[in-house]
Amino acid sequence: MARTTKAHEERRAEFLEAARELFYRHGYSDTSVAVIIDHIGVSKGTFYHYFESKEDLLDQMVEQSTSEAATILQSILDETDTTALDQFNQLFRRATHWKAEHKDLIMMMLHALYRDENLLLRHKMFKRSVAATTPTLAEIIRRGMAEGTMQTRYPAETAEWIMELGIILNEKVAGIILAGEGQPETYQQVEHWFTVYERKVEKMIGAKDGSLEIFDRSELREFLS
Amino acid sequence: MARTTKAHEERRAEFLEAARELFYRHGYSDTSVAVIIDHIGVSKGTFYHYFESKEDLLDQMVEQSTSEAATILQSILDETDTTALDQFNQLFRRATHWKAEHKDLIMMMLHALYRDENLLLRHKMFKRSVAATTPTLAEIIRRGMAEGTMQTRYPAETAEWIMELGIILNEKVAGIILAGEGQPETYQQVEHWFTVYERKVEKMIGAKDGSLEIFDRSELREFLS
DNA sequence: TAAATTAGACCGACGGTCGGTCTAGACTGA
DNA sequence: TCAGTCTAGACCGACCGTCGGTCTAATTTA
Repeated sequence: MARTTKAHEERRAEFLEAARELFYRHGYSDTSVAVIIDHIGVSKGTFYHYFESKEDLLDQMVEQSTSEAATILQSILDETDTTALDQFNQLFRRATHWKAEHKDLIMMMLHALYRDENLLLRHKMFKRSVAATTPTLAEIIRRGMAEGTMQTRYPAETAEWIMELGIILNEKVAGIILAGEGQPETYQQVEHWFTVYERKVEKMIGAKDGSLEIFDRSELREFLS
Repeated sequence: MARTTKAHEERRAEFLEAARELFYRHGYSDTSVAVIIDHIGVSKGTFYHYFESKEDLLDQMVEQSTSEAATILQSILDETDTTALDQFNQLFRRATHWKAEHKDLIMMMLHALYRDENLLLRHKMFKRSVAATTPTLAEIIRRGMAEGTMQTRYPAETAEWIMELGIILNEKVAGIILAGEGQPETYQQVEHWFTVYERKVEKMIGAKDGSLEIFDRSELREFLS
């Protein structure tokens, strides 16, 4: 095999990119180390020179992905200067907006990730993103309390629960979409669960009924068409 | 190997029992098919005569375990004839009580299950037990609404989320216990999260503040000593 | 030339397959 | 009634391909 030598970081990035591509497309356990090294034309030895194990690669990939997302999220908050309630809405709407913009990627991930073989990948991604997002969300809730629009004794814990519930919502919605792809009633079901989530979150942060509108219905409808 | 033949159900039960024993003790992925068949003194061929795959065995074991638990839970409700609020409390307290009674088993499972290698086992158990418990819980909530002590627009969905949050609480608590085994502050942390859960659930089912007392503190304290 | 990097043969463990054996009990006919 | 026959299906274990991971030697770099 022709030898190509690259700077350490460059090669590492190559592995990370390949991992993202292949894990997202075919799943973690269905992507063997052999496939990964073939994909970038490199040997086993090289792989284990850069990573301790296959799971180590997964961990680093997850770390990269989530920290990128967290940075984007934070920057959204930095540039918007409104009420806490508004920021709360923004946070979720932007996430949905991003998903709508990357529909193809999202649909691909949906098919690949929501199978038992990819539990580990999903679990790691979700745990990391909850951990990355919670402090930001908690801060917003505290501001909301100061502004008098929110009310809870446990802002930090509430933030965490909200994110965890959001992940469960995601799994729920993924299940619905995968089960009845293209069917007309899919939108109704999805919208229903989103609504329930909205109302529950309101209760959890002690906000007024109807003060949250986390999801853009029209965007959702378009996504599911 | 000496050949011993048994009736189908008997042999199947043997496999299921071995699976429970070994999966709980050493975890799913750390228990090879070879270990299972050695444990009951039978050949590979026999295993695959009874089960399609290793995962099939897991599924059947989970099914058995959770359906047993669901039956017990239902019988608790049948024999108690009180208010919905009371039954709601009972449901959780009995579960905690059972855990306290089987402390050794629980601690063993805690160590074995709450590692990434056992995600699949945990995931399957939890999904099944949420599915099995949700209808019962939803019924209680509806009764509570009729009695005027609870208030929500989505009883079924609320029931489901309460269970899901309960599982997340479990994971949280498991993490705390495993991290600081025997340390004095462990109880404080655990009790804190239980309390937060209680208050959140109250909000979710629209019950009066303080009307729920899902966990027996003294039992909890004893468990953690 | 020492250190970093890479190639790829090699390893043991794993889940799973397959051709065939063995046995309990149902069925036969005298 | 009972020895002989037959059959379903319980059971065996050698074998297979794949996998994650290791190791040594070769090559490149500084």
